[in-house]
Amino acid sequence: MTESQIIEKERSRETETAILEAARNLLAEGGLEALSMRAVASKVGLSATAIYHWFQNKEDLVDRVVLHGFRRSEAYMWKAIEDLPAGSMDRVAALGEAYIRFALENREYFKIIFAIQTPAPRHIDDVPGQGGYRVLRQCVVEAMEAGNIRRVDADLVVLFLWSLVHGLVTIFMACDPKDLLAEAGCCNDVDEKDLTLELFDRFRAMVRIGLEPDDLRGGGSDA
Amino acid sequence: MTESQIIEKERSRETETAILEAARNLLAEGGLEALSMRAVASKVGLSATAIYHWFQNKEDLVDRVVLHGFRRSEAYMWKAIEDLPAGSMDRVAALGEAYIRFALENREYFKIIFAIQTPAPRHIDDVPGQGGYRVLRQCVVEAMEAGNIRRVDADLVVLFLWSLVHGLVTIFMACDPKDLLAEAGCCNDVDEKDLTLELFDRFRAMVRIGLEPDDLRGGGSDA
DNA sequence: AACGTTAATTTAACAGTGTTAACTTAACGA
DNA sequence: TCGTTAAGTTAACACTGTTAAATTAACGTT
Repeated sequence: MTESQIIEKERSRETETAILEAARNLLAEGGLEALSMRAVASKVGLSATAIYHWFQNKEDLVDRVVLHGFRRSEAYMWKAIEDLPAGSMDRVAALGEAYIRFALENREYFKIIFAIQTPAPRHIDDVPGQGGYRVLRQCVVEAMEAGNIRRVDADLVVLFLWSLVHGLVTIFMACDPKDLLAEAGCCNDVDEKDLTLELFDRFRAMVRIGLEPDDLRGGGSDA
Repeated sequence: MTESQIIEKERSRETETAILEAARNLLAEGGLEALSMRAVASKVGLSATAIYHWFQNKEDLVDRVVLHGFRRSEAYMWKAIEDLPAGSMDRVAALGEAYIRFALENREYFKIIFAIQTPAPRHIDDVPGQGGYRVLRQCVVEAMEAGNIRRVDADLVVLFLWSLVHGLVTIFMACDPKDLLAEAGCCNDVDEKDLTLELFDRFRAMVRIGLEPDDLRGGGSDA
C-alpha cells in the first residue's frame, strides 16, 4: 500500500468519524427525532446520500453512535473505584453510583439501546454492562474474599447488582421522580442533581438489604 | 340529554375504541414502525385525518394504547397471588413472576413507556408498577408481619423488589439471553418459554439473597 | 319546514423522512 | 491514456405526521 493510499484511508476515516460525531451531537441535543440523515449530512457539509457510503442505513449509524457511547462506560467504572480500597463495599457502591451517573448523563443512549427494534438481539458486550460486567465481577469476588459480601454464587450477585441498579435508574427515568419518592415516603421535590444523590442513597440502602454478611446484620438500622 | 344523543355518544365511543384496538394490534404485530396513522385508519375504514378528531396526535394515540395495556397489569398481579397464602414469600415471588410474564408478553409496551420522548415525565400510575405497586406493598407488609421478610422500611423493600425484577427483565430484553446466561455460568441455549422460567429462577434466587430474615440464613444453599 | 350549529369525516396539500438508482468527479496504478 | 475504484452528487420514490378547507349528516330551535 502506497503512502498516498494510507493518507486517503485516514482522510476517509476522518469523514466517517465526522459523521459519527455530528450524529452524536444531534442525538444528545434533540433525541432520535433530531437525528435525521439530512441533518447529519448538513452538519458535516455533505449530501444526505453520501452517508450511505459509510453506513449501511440509519439504524447502522445510530447503532455505532450508541455503541461508541457505551464503550466509554468501562472507563467510567474504573475511574469510579481506583481510589477506593480493594475488597471494600465502597467499591461496589461506587460502581453502582457510576452506573447511575452514566445513565442519567446518557439517557438518549439508554432509551435507544432498550427500545430499538432489534431482530437479532444485542451481544452483551454492546450494552452498558460491557467491560463493566467484568469490573463489577472482580469487585464482587474481592469483596467476598474480604468477608464483606455473603458467600453465594458470584455471577448471581453480579446479576443481582446489575438488575438492581439498572432497574432503579430506568424506573426513575420513566416515572416522575416526585411521584416515586412521594410513594416511598419522601415528599421533597427534587432537581436533577438531587435525583442523582437520591438514587445513590436508595441504591446503597438496597444493597444493605441484600448483600450484608450475616455477622453484620442488625447493627445499622434502616429509616 | 336525549336518547338519540346517548346513542350517538356510544357510537362515537365505538369508533374511538375501534381506533385504539386497531392501533394496539398494529403495535403488537409490527412495533411502533408499523403503527402509522394511515395504517390505523385503513384498518378501521376511515381516512387518516379522521383520527385527529379522536386523538390529539400520534403520541396521544400511542400513549392511550400503552396505558390501556398497562392497566391490565393490576389484574395480572391480583390473579397471580389469589390462590397463595397471605403473608407467604410465595406471594412475593408470584408477583415477580407475573411481572416477568407480563413484560415478556408486552415487550412493545415496555419499549415505548421507557423510550418515548416525554417532556413531562409520566405519573407513576401510568407505569406498570401502577396498582401493582399497592398489591406488592400489601404483600410485603403481610410477609413482614408473618416474619418472612426482614423488618426494614416497607417502601424501600417494594422499590427494591420492583427495581430488581424490572432491571432483570429489561436487561434480558435488550441483550441476547444466550450471552447473558453464558456469562452467569449456564450454557444451555434457551427459547422463549425457557427464558421465562430462567428469569423466574434468577428472580427467586435474588430475592433469597436479599429478603430472607436472619434466622433462616445459611439453611438453603445457593448453587 | 327551514335555519344554524355541531360532530364526524373527507380530500388536497405541505414539509419532512429514509432510501435507491444513476450520474459525476477525482485520484490511482497499469 | 485507459479502466477502476472511491467519494460524492442530483433526482426521484414512497412513505411519514399533520394542517386547512370543504363536505356530509344529524340535531334542536325558530
